[in-house]
Amino acid sequence: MSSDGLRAKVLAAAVDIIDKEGVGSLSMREVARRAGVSHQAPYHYFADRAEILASIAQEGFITLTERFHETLASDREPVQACLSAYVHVALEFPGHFRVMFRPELCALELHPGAEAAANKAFDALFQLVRRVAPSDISPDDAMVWAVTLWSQAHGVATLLIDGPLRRKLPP
Amino acid sequence: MSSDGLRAKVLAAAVDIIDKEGVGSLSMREVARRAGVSHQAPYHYFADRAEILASIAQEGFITLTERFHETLASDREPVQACLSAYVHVALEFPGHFRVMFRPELCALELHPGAEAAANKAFDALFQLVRRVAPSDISPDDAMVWAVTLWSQAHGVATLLIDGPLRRKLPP
DNA sequence: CTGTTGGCTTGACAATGTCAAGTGGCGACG
DNA sequence: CGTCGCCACTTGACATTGTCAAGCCAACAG
Repeated sequence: MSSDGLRAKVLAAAVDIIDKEGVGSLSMREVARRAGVSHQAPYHYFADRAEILASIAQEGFITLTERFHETLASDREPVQACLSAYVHVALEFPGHFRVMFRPELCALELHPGAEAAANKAFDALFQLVRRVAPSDISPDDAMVWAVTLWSQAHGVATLLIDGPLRRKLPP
Repeated sequence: MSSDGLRAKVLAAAVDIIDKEGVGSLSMREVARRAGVSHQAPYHYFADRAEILASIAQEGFITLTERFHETLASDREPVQACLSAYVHVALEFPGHFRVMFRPELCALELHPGAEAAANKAFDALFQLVRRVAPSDISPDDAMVWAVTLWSQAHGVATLLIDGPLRRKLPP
């Protein structure tokens, strides 16, 4: 079982820790313990804690991008669908979500893969905005719309995960 | 000498470490070593690293507030004088300055003293703006001015401390 | 069969945070 | 005057963590 490589097991263990104990309790050794390997094994795939976190963030951004693209492909009202997609990702993968937007933890600019994934997610959202907006909108204005949309989604998602809305079902 | 309490000595040691080795090398034990006391002594004054950092930030905001008030009391052109005050504080106390605006390090909201000091600093700047602006300006607009001013000062100061302007004298 | 290489293990070490107990000076109080 | 308690600080021990160095072993090439 889990004939998958060790890399995936390490990532899964890390997400598990973040979910249950919080990101503060994430150490290389703990992650190795949960993955059932020696304390040095994770270093074959990740230089340090930050690289694990960056990879988790990258996974998260990739999923988010997929959901955005599904939204684009569907015939739902795009803005509503996008907000919903964002919130669903946050609720399904809280461990990922908590890491994705904390630069001090995963330093996106130092991990090109993660940064690229983040950019793709934003591109998808931008595309979505261009589709729903009047066709003569300027790129700058579209950007503003996209950022606004993202902020709204982020606010709701954050409140749902950690804030006082936790106890209610997603709308 | 330094008949001052241990608390001050610990803070001084911490600032020294931040100046010379960077904030990453700041540990309770190292700070104790430099202060010439046992490894547990600092815990009588600070619960942890974050509390030391918060106190340093607080000191920084207090000095900044003082400088703003001096500026208010002087007859220099207020905006220029304020920018200059900000930059001077950053250059005189880089160790403090590097900590003041990094919430992930000192978590202002968890340290009421530091947060209050930060608010006072902003109030001083706000007062200064109200004086220099047309007297019929709305509070909201004054706020925008103050934030803009702060941002400008911050940008310059940051570039001077860490960026490519380091090698030039303050104007 | 032999050599090498990659993926993982093992062992040791210094540093750190943390718990628990100890020390010594000093003012309050009988 | 004594002694009692408290405060600021020390001392010692321990588990954890990151890190360096070496070792193991299956797979594979020659």
